[in-house]
Amino acid sequence: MKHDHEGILKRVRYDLPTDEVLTDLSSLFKLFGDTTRTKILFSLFESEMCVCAIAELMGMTQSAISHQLKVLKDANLVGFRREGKTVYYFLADDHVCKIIISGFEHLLEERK
Amino acid sequence: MKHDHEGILKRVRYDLPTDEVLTDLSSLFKLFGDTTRTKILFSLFESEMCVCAIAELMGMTQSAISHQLKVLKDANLVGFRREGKTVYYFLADDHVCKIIISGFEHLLEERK
DNA sequence: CATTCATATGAATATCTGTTCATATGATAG
DNA sequence: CTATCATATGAACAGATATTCATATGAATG
Repeated sequence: MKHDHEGILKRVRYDLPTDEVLTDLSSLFKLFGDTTRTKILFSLFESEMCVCAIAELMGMTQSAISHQLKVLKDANLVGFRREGKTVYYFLADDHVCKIIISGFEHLLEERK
Repeated sequence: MKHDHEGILKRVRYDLPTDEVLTDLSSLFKLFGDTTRTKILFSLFESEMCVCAIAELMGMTQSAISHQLKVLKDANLVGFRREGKTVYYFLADDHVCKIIISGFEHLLEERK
């Protein structure tokens, strides 16, 4: 690191969010960084669903889905309501949609 | 999976993107799902930078940064230009910004 | 052309992550 | 209260991922 770039560093450091914010941000994106979770979120985009419906839709174990729903729930990306034995999950708010859509638009752009 | 939900499944299946698209989408988000990469992208948001400046900024090895830049480069999130011995990296397009910002807005909302 | 600087890359390692399996919880029906 | 259905959860395992270390490449300089 012999050549100088203190000027730039100073400016960038000034504008850079805190490590805490950056960590939170990447933790958020990490949630979308798994096909199973993305697919779950996309499904809920359309309609609330019970755990076993999601499992059937995705051709996966109820357990696997349940684990992932826990992850999404802990991050407040989904909510749920109980109806008898069945638990229905739904998208918590439409920021989720916006984030996914912003990624989607990038993909579409890439493919032009 | 004893109770019925074929109606919902049919509808959701119809609207769900293909597995290929879902995989691409989560691969994209996975790129933002790491603090080091998010921080790099944020830095470049402000200004193009050479590898060793980024390394210094982040208090990390040149090698570690270089590996991550390769990941971002392979995904076309960053571009680079060479100037003598130095290589400058910059954001490839502003979809990157939009994606990060959409995540950012979610965080801000969460903290209200 | 030998040396130095800036960056890239391959292999190894340690950590993290997602799924599976077995089992637990919690609700309803009989 | 027992059986069954729907879901949750803990432990274990396999695969993915990020960093480190050593080394390679490639450009400029004398």
